[in-house]
Amino acid sequence: MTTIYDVARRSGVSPATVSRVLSGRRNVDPELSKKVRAAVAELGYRPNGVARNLRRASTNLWAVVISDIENPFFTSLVRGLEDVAQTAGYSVVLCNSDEDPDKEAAYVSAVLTEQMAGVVISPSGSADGVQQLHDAGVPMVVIDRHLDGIEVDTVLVDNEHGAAEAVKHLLDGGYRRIGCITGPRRVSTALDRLAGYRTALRTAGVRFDKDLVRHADFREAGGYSAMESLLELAEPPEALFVANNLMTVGALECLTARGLRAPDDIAVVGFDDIPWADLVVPPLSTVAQPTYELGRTAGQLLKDRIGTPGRPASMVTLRTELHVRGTSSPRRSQSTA
Amino acid sequence: MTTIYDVARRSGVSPATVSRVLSGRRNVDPELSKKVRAAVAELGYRPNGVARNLRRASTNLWAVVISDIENPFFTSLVRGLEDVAQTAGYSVVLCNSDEDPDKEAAYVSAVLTEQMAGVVISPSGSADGVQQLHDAGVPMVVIDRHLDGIEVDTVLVDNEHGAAEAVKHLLDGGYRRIGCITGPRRVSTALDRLAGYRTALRTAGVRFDKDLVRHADFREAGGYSAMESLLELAEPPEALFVANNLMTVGALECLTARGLRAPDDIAVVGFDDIPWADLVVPPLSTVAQPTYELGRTAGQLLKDRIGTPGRPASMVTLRTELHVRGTSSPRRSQSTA
DNA sequence: CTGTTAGCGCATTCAC
DNA sequence: GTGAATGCGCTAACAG
Repeated sequence: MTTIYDVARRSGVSPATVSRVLSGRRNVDPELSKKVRAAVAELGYRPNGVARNLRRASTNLWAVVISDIENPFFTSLVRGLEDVAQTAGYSVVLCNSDEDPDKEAAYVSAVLTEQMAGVVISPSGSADGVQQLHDAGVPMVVIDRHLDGIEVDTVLVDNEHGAAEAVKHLLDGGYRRIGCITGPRRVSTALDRLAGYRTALRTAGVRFDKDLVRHADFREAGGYSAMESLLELAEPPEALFVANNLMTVGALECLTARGLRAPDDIAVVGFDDIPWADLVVPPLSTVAQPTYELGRTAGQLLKDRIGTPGRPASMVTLRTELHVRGTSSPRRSQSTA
Repeated sequence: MTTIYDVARRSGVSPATVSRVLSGRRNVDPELSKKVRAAVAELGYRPNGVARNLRRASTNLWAVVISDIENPFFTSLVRGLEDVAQTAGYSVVLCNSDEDPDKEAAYVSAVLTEQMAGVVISPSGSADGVQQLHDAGVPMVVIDRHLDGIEVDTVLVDNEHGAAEAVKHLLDGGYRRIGCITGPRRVSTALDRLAGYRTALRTAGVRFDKDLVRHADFREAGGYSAMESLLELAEPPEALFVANNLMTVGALECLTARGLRAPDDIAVVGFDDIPWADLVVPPLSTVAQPTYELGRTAGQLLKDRIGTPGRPASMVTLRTELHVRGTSSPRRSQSTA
């Protein structure tokens, strides 16, 4: 391996000068600089990043800890983050926690031992990992879910408002008996979206009926069985609000399997888009989140946090957007209330 | 920061012994080992991975260089890779090349300077990056596309066969005038799938008509405009084979926009599944690739390559699977040939 | 089985 | 504006 010493010898300067030329952080005689660059080219020298990392006591890696890259929500988010990272000279390390606290802890540990420069994390339930990173002073942005009691930069969407808007839309369509499939109780987004559901009902003067609510696991299978369970009710719901994309798909698949269709048999609105929601027939109504933008914003915040460690934590809330498509068409039997 | 020396002092042994205890690579007196572990716990010591990397002259990072994580094909592949990496103690660095040789080169450079332990790459056209990594002796697996003339582990699917099967299926359905939207000429998968299309036509004794072929960019917009262009023909095709998932979506969207439907107006089979292809109505016929498995296999090969650098390069070909769904139903006007 | 020693490659003092 | 010297924290020789 050719080192900075080889370059120094070849160009007749000291290693320190080579370092200065290459980092460009200090004035160097243009004459020497030219010689150094020539030597670098001749030798095909490439700085050793690992040595630099050790010396500088930090790397140019960002970790993104999410539950599953196969969920299009996270995919797009990661894409937004990576674009910022790339521009700022960082690389993104992908960490699938699968909502498993142990896996999350393993990645948090890796962040610490590998001295990564920053973390973007969607915490899986417990706050332990975030707390540990916070205590260690690792620059961090929490995304998608909020953690109370820890001063940390956070990027969210207006979950409660978005959910309420979706449910209001169903109410406006003449539906009264509206079911809700939401996520696990330990995840803030599940709770916030459920809260929005309740808010919309209350505002419309419709009684909340807990028999119409299911907590599932934010996965396809969970949505499927929650749907099954709702259909088994003596009086199944006329409409349904589902709190994330994968569960919506599961619910729709359950309907298809039973020969039922949205919106004729049951109207459906899902939180978070799925790719090509308009190719589904009828097209799926959704509360769209600005997923790419979430990642981009998180990246920006992380960059700022690294640049200015002392500044107070900020909380950014992005707006969702209700996309009314076919699965939530108004009732035909009975006009709007 | 607490170092290995602090632990050594605290437990009354040498730093070397601490290192041995922690790496577990060497026998150490259980008594001392216990003392060391106690000291580690008391001090909250955490090894410095960067220093270890410098000393060992290698990291535990794998780079995965793909064109776009937002394409579900790559998403799933990355997921498979990450699962293997995680198990083997590696972390995956995500590198979106966007089919841009400059971006790819930048990531290749990062792999080299950061001394990453291995690379999984889907080369974007040119072989320069792969050649450079190969020359530098970086363990590597090429995925999805083949590069001739470089001895390198490769994981592919049977592109030509899969495409031929799809087109044969259309021919069996009574379609004769079959169009093809494939990818850029510099990408092997585009060529191989086009070759499969021609093979199937030849086998069935149907004349190849180059006016029915379009080369697009493997993206949604490309599929859309290629579809437009095919529809402008004096005699548009009765059926269509599209060589990747995003272009298939684009083509379908073009059809929808013009009030046309598959398979009534034009039958469609796409290469590579899209998520929830069965929620599209009618459900989309596809040549499904084992995407997760591709990533898993690549990970396995990379692990083996790192373990046994000398062994000859292997080429693994996985099978595709034709999923016949609604968009490719047989012609109604005219029976099977 | 354990301790001493050296050095991975670089960036940063500190003198000049 | 430049060079010499030092040490980041660890592990691998080597000697005992």
